[in-house]
Amino acid sequence: MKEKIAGSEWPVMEVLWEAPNLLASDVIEALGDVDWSDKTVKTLLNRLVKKGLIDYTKEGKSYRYFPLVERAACVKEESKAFVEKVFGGSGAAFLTNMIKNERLSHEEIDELRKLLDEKDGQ
Amino acid sequence: MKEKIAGSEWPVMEVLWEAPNLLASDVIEALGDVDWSDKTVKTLLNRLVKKGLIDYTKEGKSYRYFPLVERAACVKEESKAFVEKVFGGSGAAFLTNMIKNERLSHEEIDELRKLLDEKDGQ
DNA sequence: TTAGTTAGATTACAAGTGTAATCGTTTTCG
DNA sequence: CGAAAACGATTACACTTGTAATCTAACTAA
Repeated sequence: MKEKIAGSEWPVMEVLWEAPNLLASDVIEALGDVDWSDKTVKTLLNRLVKKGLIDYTKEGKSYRYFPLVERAACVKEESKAFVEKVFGGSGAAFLTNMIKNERLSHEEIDELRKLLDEKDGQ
Repeated sequence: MKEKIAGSEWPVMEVLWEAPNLLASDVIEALGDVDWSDKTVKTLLNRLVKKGLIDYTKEGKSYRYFPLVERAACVKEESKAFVEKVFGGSGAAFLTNMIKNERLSHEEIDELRKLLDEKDGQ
């Protein structure tokens, strides 16, 4: 079982999922809006490597980082843990709650309905 | 803004939401399946009091604990933080993903469809 | 060649968490 | 009465996380 992605590690993973094989400096740049010290980003990269969630290839004196785990899988795991914690594992209960609380546009609602239809057909 | 409910504190909150005004011993009993030391449960109760998430009334030498925050509100907050972290804040993206991944029964799907219809009507 | 820059490695450090154990006091059972 | 039980209060303690700073080796520009 892979280790968990910590809160502040998520944005870093997102960057690498979006564009694998970045130098630390690229990652730092891509995270410009997050307003962290470059040191912080490097710490996070290190931790992710230690956790076995990303790895790198050497390029001269620097590294190119890439993810070792798929976003979809991580999202799934996180979602599961979350639903487990807050809804006792009932995905349906969770969906119900979300739908009730979320602000959704007509289009979004339509999309979701379609998804449900497809699912029902299976 | 209230403080965050930590992972191991959730089950305790659940118990108190389910049945407010329990003695520590009741909470411990209700958490039988979790297999924690009674000391652990007491620690969690203390922390929740300190966080202002629960309070108690004295009864002889013991306390009766009750929640100060509503489950619905906490669930909402947690959900929001979660969607923020994993889906960049897009509730729709999250719902899409969940529906795709969850195993849902016909009935559940039907329920959700109804919910969407209602929502659309608003 | 030497000082500044740059990359990664190592170290820092407090707050939060998971998971209890110990202490002190009161109550109760024998 | 005296020991055990039951409560809450206090203390423990390692691990994770957020958020860097410092160290060291290499490279680069003057």
